[in-house]
Amino acid sequence: MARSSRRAAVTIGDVARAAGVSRATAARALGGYGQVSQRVHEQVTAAARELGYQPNALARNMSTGRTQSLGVAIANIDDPFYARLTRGITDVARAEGLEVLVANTDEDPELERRAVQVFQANQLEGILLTPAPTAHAEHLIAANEQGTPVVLMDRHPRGLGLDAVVVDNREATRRAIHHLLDAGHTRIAFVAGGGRPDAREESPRPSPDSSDVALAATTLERIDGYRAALAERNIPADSRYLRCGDFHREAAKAEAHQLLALDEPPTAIFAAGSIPALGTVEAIYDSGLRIPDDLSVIAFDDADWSNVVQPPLTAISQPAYDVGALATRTLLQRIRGDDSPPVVHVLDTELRNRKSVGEPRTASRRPAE
Amino acid sequence: MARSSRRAAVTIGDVARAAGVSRATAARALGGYGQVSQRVHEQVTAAARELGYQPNALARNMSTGRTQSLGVAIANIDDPFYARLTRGITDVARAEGLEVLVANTDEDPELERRAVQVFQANQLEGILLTPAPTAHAEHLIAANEQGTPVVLMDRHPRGLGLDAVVVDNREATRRAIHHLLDAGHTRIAFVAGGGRPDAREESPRPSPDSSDVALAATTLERIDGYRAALAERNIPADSRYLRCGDFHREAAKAEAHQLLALDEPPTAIFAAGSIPALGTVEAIYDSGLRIPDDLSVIAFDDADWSNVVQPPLTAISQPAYDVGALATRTLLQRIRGDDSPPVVHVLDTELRNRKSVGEPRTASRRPAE
DNA sequence: CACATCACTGAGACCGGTCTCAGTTCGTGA
DNA sequence: TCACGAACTGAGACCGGTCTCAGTGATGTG
Repeated sequence: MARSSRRAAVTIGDVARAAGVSRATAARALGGYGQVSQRVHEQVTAAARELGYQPNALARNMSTGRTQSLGVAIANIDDPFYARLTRGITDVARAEGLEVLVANTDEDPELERRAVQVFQANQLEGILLTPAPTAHAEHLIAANEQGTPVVLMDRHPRGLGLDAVVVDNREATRRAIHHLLDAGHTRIAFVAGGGRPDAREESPRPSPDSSDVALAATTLERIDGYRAALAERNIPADSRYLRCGDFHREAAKAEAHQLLALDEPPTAIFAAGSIPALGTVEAIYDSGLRIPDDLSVIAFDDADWSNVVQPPLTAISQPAYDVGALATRTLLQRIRGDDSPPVVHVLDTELRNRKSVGEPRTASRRPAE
Repeated sequence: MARSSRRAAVTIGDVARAAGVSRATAARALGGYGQVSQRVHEQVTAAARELGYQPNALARNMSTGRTQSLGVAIANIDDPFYARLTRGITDVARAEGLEVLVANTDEDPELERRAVQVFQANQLEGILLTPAPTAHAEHLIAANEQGTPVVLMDRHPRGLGLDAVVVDNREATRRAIHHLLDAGHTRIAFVAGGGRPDAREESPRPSPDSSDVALAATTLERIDGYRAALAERNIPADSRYLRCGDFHREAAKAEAHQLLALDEPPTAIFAAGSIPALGTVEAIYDSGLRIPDDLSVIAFDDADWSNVVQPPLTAISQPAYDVGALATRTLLQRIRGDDSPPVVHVLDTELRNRKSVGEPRTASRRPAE
C-alpha cells in the first residue's frame, strides 16, 4: 500500500521505542514543545540520530493544519521581470522559513484557476499571483474568504478587495510618451507583448491587431497612459500604431517590422515590456535603421541588457524584486491574522534616460543610409 | 487547534452525511476508484458540489504516500539560464500532472542540503537540482537510495551514481577558444561568474582571483577546456587572464576592467556565462573600446539579448529548456520504478558565429580612438 | 505529616483522506 | 428453489505526526 517503492521510513514511533519512551514524549523532545526532562531529551535525540529519523512534514501539516508554504502563480518564470519578482518572493519566504510552490499561468485564466485550486487543496498558507487577464476572479475572492489570503502582484483588477503590489503603469507610460512628445515625436507606436515563450509555440492565438484579445491588466493601463498622453497634446491616436496582443519575442519583432513598413511609419516606438523591446530593437537593426537617428525607442521594464545595446536604451525601470518581496511581506501579515482593509501598494518607477531617444527624422520614407 | 483561523473546511464526512452514505462510499464516488452505483455516484457528486467540497490533498498524500510533486533546487532563478531551464521543468511537470516546489541555492551547499531535506520531509516524489560546488554529496546519494530519485542538471560531479542532464562544457569551451586562436588571438582571458544576484549582496565572499573559492562544476569544466585549447597550441596560460569566482554582474564588470588595465591586456575575452558576458561587454563599452576591432568576445550561453548588442555576440548556445525538460522526463522514469544504471545525457551546444570575434589588434596599448 | 504544586510522562483522540475486509443484495444458472 | 458470484456498501484500521488530558512521583509548605 502506502510507499510501496520507498524504503520504509523511520517514524517517531520507532524513535520512541528505541529511546524507551512514548510517542508523545518523543514528539515533545524532537518538536521542542511541552516539557521534557534533560535526560529523556538526550535519549530521544540520540535515538533519532541513530536511526536517521526525518520527520514527515506531511503528517505534521496534517495535524497542525499549517504547511509553512506559499503558492506562487505567475505568468511566465522565463520572463526576466517575473524571474526577478520570483526571486524577491523566494528570498523573503526563505527568511521567514516558508517554502514556495510555483506555477506558470501563461496568462491563461484556466491554468490560473487550477493553480489556485491546487494551492488550496495543499492547504498552502497564502497565494501570490499575477492575475491572468479576465473579468472572472471569483476563485481568488473565494480563496481569500476561505482563509487563504491572496496578494496580487504587478496587476490589479479593480474592485477585487484584495491586497496588491503594483506599479503605476498608466502614469509611467504617460510620462514616457510625454518624453517622446517633448522630443518632437507625434507618430508614436505602441508594441505590447510578453506571452508564452517561443518553445511552446503551439496554439497561435488570434491576436493580430486589437481588442478582441484579453490583455493583461498592465498592458491595458499602459495603453491608457499612451492614449492619455497623446490626447493631452491633441494628437489623434492612429490605430495602426497600436500593436498589442500576447506577443512573444518573434511575434513582437514581426509587429515592429510591419510598423516600419507602413506608409507613414512611426518615428518612435514604445515597447510595453522587455520582450517586445527585444523584438523591436531586433527588427530595427534588421532594417538597417539606427537608433535614435532613424527611430527612437523607449522600453517599459529596464532589462539587464538595456544599457549594453547600442545605443543604451531609455527605459522605465520597475522594482520587480521589490514587488515580489513586498507582496510576500504583505501576505505574511495576512497569514498572521491582519484583517485590516486591503491595501494597494504602488511602487515607484523611474524613467532611465539613456540614448535611444532623439529628434524625429523629418523624412517620412525610409532613409537611404 | 488545527486551522483556528481558517474557515472550517467541508470534509468528505460532511459530503457523505449529506448524501446519506458512508465516508468510504463518498470517497469512492469522488475518488473514482472501486465500485459505486450510478445513483449513489450522482447523489455524492451533487452533495459535494452543493457543499463546495474541496479534497484535502495533504490528507490524501498522507494516506497514499504520494504527493505528485517534484522538488527543484537551482542556483538562482533570476539567472536567465536557470529561469529557462526551470520553465522546461514546469512545462513537463504540468503535462504529467505534477506540482513543483522551487528553492534557490545560491551555490551554497548548506542551502542545498536544507532544500533537499525539506523536499524529503515533504515526501516529494523526486528531486531535480543543479548541485552546488562541493565535494560532499552524501545527502543526494542518501535521498536517492531512500527512494527519492535525484536527477542532476547542468553540472555533473563525477562518480555520484546519479542521472544527469548536462552539456559538454569542456569541449564547447575548447572549441570556442580554438575559434579565437584561429583568428590569431593568443592573449585570451577567461571571466567566470554568475553567483547570487546583486540585490542580496551582503556577504562578499573572498573571491578576488583564484582557486581558493569553490567553483561550480560547470566553471571548472570550462576552465579545463580553456586550458586544454591553449595547451594544444603551446600557449602558456597566463594566470592574470583567468578570472573566476562567484561573480555577479557588477563584479564581473570590475574584473573585466582590471583585465583591460593590464600592461598586456588580453585581445579576446571568453565570458563563461551570460552574466559575466554582460559585465564584460559593459566594461568594454565603458572603456570606449570597440568589439571586435579592439577586443574580441565570446560568451558561454546565448542570452536572448546577444544578437541585439552591437555587434551581435558570438556565443555558445545551450539548450537550457531541454536540459530541464529532459531531466524531468528522466526523473519521471525513475519515479515510476526504472532502476537501470544511471545515465548522463550530454546535450549538444552550438557555437553561434556572429560578429564579436575579429583579428587581434597588434598594438598592445590601449588605442586612442 | 497531609496536601498542594510542579515537572514530567503516557494513553489515546484527532487531522481527512484511502483502502481492506466483511457483509448484503440481487441476478442468474442449475 | 437454491447456490453462487458480481455489484455494491459500511465499518474501521491506517498514514505519522500533534496535542489534550489524566496520571505519577518528587518536592515544597503549613
